Amino acid sequence: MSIPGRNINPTISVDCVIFGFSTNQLKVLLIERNYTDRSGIEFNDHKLPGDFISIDEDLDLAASRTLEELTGLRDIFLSQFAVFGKPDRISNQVDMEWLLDTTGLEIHRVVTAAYYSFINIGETNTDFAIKNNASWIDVKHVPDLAFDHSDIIQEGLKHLQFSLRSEPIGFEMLPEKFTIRELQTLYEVILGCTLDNRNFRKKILKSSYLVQLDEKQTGVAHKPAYYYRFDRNIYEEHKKESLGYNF
Amino acid sequence: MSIPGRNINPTISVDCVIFGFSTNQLKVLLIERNYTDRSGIEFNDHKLPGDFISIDEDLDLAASRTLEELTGLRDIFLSQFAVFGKPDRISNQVDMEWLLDTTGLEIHRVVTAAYYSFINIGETNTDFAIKNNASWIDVKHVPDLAFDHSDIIQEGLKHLQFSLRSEPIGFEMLPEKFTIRELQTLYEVILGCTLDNRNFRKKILKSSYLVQLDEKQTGVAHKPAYYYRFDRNIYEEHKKESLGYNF
DNA sequence: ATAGTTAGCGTATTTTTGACGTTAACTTTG
DNA sequence: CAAAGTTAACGTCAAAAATACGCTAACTAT
Repeated sequence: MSIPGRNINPTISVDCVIFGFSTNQLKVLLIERNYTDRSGIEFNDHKLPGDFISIDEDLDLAASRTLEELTGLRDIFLSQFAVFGKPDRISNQVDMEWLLDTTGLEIHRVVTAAYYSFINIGETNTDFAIKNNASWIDVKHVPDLAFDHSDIIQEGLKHLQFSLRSEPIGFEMLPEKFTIRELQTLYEVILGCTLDNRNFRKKILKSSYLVQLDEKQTGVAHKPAYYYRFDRNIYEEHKKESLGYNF
Repeated sequence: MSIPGRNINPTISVDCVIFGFSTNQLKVLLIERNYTDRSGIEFNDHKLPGDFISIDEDLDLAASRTLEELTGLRDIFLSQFAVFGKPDRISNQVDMEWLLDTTGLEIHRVVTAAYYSFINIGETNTDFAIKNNASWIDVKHVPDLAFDHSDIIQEGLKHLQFSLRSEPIGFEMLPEKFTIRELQTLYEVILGCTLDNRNFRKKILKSSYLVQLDEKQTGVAHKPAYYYRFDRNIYEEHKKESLGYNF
């Protein structure tokens, strides 16, 4: 996975937890790890997109670089949310052998900076993912992962939940046009609760940055819902205003 | 500062931002750095308590160890809040020489995991601090610090502010017995705003874990206030209850 | 035509917030 | 020793936000 000959710092890595939303499920982007050990036994499992940093490489940039190299995703806004540095993070035999195989180094201990982001799983992103052996997996059914990557996802989810409660980020995970119901389902899936649709609608529509379109759903077996879009400009302006009020 | 002969990982360090409250000021615990360079010039400045981790040392434990070694403070609950890893963190000439001098290594790049905590500046803690060349400095008047430690303090302050809004942690920074006014001043200083004392009282006293004592202030030139104490048991129980309700 | 479904509007009640009035109890000052 | 100054501690009131629901509209499937 590391570019051969790159001058890596084998004690520090970055890992990216990328969340997406499709078919009413919260998904996370994982890449396949295929490895055949010395005795010829094949291992197939998943890991987060991540890599060692280069010597003198900025952590944030390393995260972006790694994500692009492994999944093809570019220009994703990544936020660092935690560091994982337990000495026994790398205790699994397969993990250790895999590190030796891909880096040529005997590595016992890596401190990793974890980043997260949330994007719309559009057709483009799906294509990238398929090309690069990356895939979107339902957070509720994530299989056993390499290293402590399951823990990292769980921590990332907590940060996602917190962000969702404090900022309008749900739109980032939906297509340009979406219905209020889709938005509500996204909130319910991420927060793990059910919400009253009437109250949700009232609250969310108070936000001026939610703009109703002229277009309605078609072909649904019930009253068709209006589509909405998120107006980033209105949001940015509104944000400036409200900042002035807080003390 | 590092124990000579200790097997250190010179790419990863920990730093501790310890907040305290006294004489109506939010303070942070800093240690003196005295250093004479090759040409005999003396430098005296301050830095956060922090150190490189040992090979195979857990980050959390490294933070606790470092804090105790440098300030004498034991059993402090430390929370990791961010990682600082810009490649140019160590760009200052003095910082580089100091690293060379204390570690014997040419170090260009260190990723540091930052931890924070908040404690009551009691007599014991003050003693420790004096013994170990550590001192409590008003956050508003922190001098120029080593490395990017000023940035680390600012980030730590943000996390402190956030914690204060979401959990009852103010009590940790006050003596056993305190008045509502002292608590309010602590909130005001940390949040950087003024609060209406009547509304503050109402809100804070709704918390069942604030227990009024029979004792009053004496010797004050106004109506003496009752002392209160924080009942950790009641808080823990109340926390369990409210956890059940939130979805 | 009717049943089933979700959209989208509204209402009524309780809770929380924020602004502010007032008396009580102490020390300091003239 | 009375008056002035200060903060404590209680209370009021109106506005805003949260919560629990009722109800009709508009579509498809049967």
